[in-house]
Amino acid sequence: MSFRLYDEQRLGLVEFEPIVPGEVSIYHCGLTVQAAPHLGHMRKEVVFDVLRRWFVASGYKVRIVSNVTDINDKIEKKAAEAGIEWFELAFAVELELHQAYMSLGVAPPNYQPRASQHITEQIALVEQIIANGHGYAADDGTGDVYFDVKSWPSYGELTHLKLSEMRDDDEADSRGKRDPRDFALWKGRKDGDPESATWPSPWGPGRPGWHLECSAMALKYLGAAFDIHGGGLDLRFPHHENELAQSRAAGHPFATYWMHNAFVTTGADKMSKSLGNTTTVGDVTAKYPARAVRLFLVAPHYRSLVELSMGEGEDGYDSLVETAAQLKRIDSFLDRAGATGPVEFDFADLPAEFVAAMDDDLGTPAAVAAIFDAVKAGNKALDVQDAAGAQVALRAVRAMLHVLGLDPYDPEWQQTGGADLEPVVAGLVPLLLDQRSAAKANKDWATADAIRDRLIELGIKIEDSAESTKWSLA
RNA sequence: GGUGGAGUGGCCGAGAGGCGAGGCAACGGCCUGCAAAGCCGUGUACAGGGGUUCAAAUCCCCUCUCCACCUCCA
Repeated sequence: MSFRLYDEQRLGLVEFEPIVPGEVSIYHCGLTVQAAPHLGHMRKEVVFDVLRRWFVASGYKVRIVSNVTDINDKIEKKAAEAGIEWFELAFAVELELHQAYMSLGVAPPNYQPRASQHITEQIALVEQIIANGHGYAADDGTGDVYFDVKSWPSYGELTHLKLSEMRDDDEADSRGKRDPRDFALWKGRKDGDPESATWPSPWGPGRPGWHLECSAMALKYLGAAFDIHGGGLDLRFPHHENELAQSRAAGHPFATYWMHNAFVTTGADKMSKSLGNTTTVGDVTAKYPARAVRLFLVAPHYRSLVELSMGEGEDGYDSLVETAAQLKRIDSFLDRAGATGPVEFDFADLPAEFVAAMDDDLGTPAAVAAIFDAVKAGNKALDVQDAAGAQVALRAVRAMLHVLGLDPYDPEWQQTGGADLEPVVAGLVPLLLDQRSAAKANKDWATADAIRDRLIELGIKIEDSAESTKWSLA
């Protein structure tokens, strides 16, 4: 295959060439575990999950590492307010993140390192940067260590910002920095920092800087050079710029490609905790099928904004109502074509348009369109009793759904619990449908319709055809 | 001030010089006892103003509006 992706550094589409043929290594910046993940966070997870699935489908061996940032002032502050330890809050949120993965059919990364457990590596990285002449310990007694931005001429190479043109606020707290834009590699202990979040270092007790954490963990688990570094658009600067600078300054090639996903917006504003316009996964999956939520995040291109539009009605989100309708169209074809149980994925079942779309920088919009094309073709085949044609379409649809993580029969969507009621329902519904058939035979439409209406009310979908009546749980 | 983006039909959302992505909604038709589902058909949209071209939503110029980042942020 030839996969092309938009590289944020080169600002254009480039051919993907892995460092090791047949293998892909990906790092994407994970959550600062201070509060429940919202839909914006999950968009990133879903995007990289789809990327992973596409690479796997294409025959690559994939390794994805995504960190958890658990050393952070906000975490400590919130934990203190709640009367618990910072690590308790961090862990609780980490568990919520995993819950969110599960509910949206996202496979967790292959490894998820925590910043707090990689202090040794981070100190070693700082030492290397200092040894190479690009970092220095502040001489103001704070114990801070900074990256010397001016010593690194290519600083700004990722985001094309020039030091001279960056807004430098005059309040530039000097804090022992040589240049206001120098950023912290290591932070000396401050009053109020918990003992349990303080580590000894050659520069005195303290903690690592945020940017450094990701570099250290990416380098440790993916090696000095790896393929793709990803994250949300808001991390481009300063986080990724700094990561790149410090990693290269330490002597490592670091990532070849940089990918950033765009935001989920509400009312055109970026969803974020600071704006307080956050919608959590739980908020939304309580009202809409989780697969519809996933489709909502998958269908637009990852570099476009997705607007979570609010409806007027009590339903909440127009955009999700619509996505749920789209999914219903796909599912009802699956149903009609007689899909049952999981099916083994075969790349050959994927239509060429789908493959081309995915290879073109993860073109999910065109990929989803290909699904609807196949659904239509399958429905047509069904209408004319072309069983073979319908099966071809069914295989295509399911293969495509599988790649996007949306096949309802794949294990990640198999519900647990409530299973013991299924046989009861499966017995009762036909009983009622028999009565309805009898009424229909007598042209007693009133009774027939009453039974149908009642079943629909209970969430059971009824479809009459010439010879039989099909039902399913809506 | 710098950097990177966006403005598309009733709505969501692609595309990126020439044949109207796809979906939702709406309307008409077929099918059906009626529905549902499905199928067929119906829309001349690309912020505004200039220009280039046989041809522009797509290229060039100008204008307007919006967003993100430059501070913790997916």
